[in-house]
Amino acid sequence: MSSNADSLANSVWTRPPRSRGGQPALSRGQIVRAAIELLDEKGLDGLSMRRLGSRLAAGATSAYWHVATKDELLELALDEVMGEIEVPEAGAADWRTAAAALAHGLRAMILRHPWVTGLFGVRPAVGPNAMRMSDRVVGVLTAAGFSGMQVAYASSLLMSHAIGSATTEAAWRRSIAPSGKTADEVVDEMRPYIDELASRYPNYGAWWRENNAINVDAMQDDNFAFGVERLLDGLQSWLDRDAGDRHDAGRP
Amino acid sequence: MSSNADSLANSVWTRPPRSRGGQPALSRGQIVRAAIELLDEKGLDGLSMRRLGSRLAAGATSAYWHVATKDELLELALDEVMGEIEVPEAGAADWRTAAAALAHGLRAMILRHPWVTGLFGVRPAVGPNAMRMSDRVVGVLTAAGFSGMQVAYASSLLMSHAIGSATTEAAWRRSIAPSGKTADEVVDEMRPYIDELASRYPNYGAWWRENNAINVDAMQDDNFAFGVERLLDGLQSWLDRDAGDRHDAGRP
DNA sequence: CCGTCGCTCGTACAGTGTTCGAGCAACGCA
DNA sequence: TGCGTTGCTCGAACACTGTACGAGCGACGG
Repeated sequence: MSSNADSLANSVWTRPPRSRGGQPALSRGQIVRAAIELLDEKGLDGLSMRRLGSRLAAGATSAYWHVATKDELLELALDEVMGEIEVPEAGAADWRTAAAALAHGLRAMILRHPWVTGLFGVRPAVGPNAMRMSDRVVGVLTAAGFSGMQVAYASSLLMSHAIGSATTEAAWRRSIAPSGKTADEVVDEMRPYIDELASRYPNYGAWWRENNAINVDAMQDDNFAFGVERLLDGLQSWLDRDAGDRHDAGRP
Repeated sequence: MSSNADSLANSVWTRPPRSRGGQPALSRGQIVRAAIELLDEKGLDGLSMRRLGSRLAAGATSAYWHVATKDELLELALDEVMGEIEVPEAGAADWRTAAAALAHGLRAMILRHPWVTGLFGVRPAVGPNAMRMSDRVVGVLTAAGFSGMQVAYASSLLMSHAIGSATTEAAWRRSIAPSGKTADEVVDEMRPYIDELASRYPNYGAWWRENNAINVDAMQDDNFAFGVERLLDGLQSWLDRDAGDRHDAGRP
């Protein structure tokens, strides 16, 4: 819930972790780490406060002293994994490779922790690690020559692509995971069904008849890389084209 | 649960006239529609099977005869709202405006039904309406000159941007919704907190000092539109550049 | 020695998704 | 006409969820 009016100003991030004197058998960091383990193993639905308690060899509700609510715990977990993403500092590499590194890093993190896809749409990611990442990106893009709102727009474009793409990918992986088969095996088994679909959707059908020999896993990587390159091309050409009159741009 | 996806396409979407046996006070379409209403009003957590039952003036578990599980109901709801997106047919407009229409339509749908952001990452959207949309996009992009895997990559790029962008946007809106204030009011109230943040993150801080007079709502629209244009520029230049040797492309 | 503080945890409550089976209305067939 | 079958609804029950509350415990300052 936490529906405080000043939602951002008094969220988890402004409140220091509680722990002082006694013998804190539990700490906030420890709880968050255990929660991430559970989430990685069993997904978003697999995390319950009771389960978390027993994994920590603690009572079912002990975590509630360190963390106000389960949502808040998820927010902390999200920011924690956000910290795994590395973005080069502004001057360390040319901006295209730095931006590409951000996109690929963000995607890789999401695929490592697929449960974050269920969190991105709920509360904005504004924890310290997310902020650190934003800061780096702003630095890189400013150094590249973007200015004003275009800095924000370009950074949002990069992250949106990574989030959207990896979300779709995660959904696909999750749907084949319980079968225990590889992606290619699953596609092979689905061929009759896909053929039937292709017969009902003309454009898709025509495409499928010429492109049904695919290596699914390699395709996912290529797909993402292709998107990143096109997107960087688009940003690059914007940079080249309007090098002079960028002041009132943004509303074409 | 592999859920036979032809279920919706068949007879359930038939109108009130009659289905078969007794007096079916409930139908699948009716259930899905009521679920969407509830989801729009109260969000993903606001939908419970009991609440759905009572909104339909039916028993708490009556829906379970028409729908195997709550997840399946959500899948149906997702595909239903997917049907709201319009994509022009292949020849109806030049490909850039058609592609832009898809992206904007998808974003608008997500902002109208923000709960879908919690669904995209869970199961792939492969219902009939999603397929119809994919089919249109494939048609548009093929006519534009893309071929082979690039058709799939380009379409995925468009949709990823819309999904990622709207997901982030939906999160932001949700975080300010309970306060009842406008986005700009919230930003104004958050200014001290943001200033404090800006002092701790150098690049972001420098940017913020020059760009703190923003109209948040207009910015969201511009942000998305900017991304779509950059992305289409990138695709366009790929189209122009490799007009001849596109056969083995995709792995640069 | 006592009080207080930091912290844990058992219990309880309202709510969840889903299963099961009893029950009812209408139909096809005898 | 009667009967069995089928399509559908729904109340009760089960195992589980997030969270509030308060009793209790160990360590510390006075």
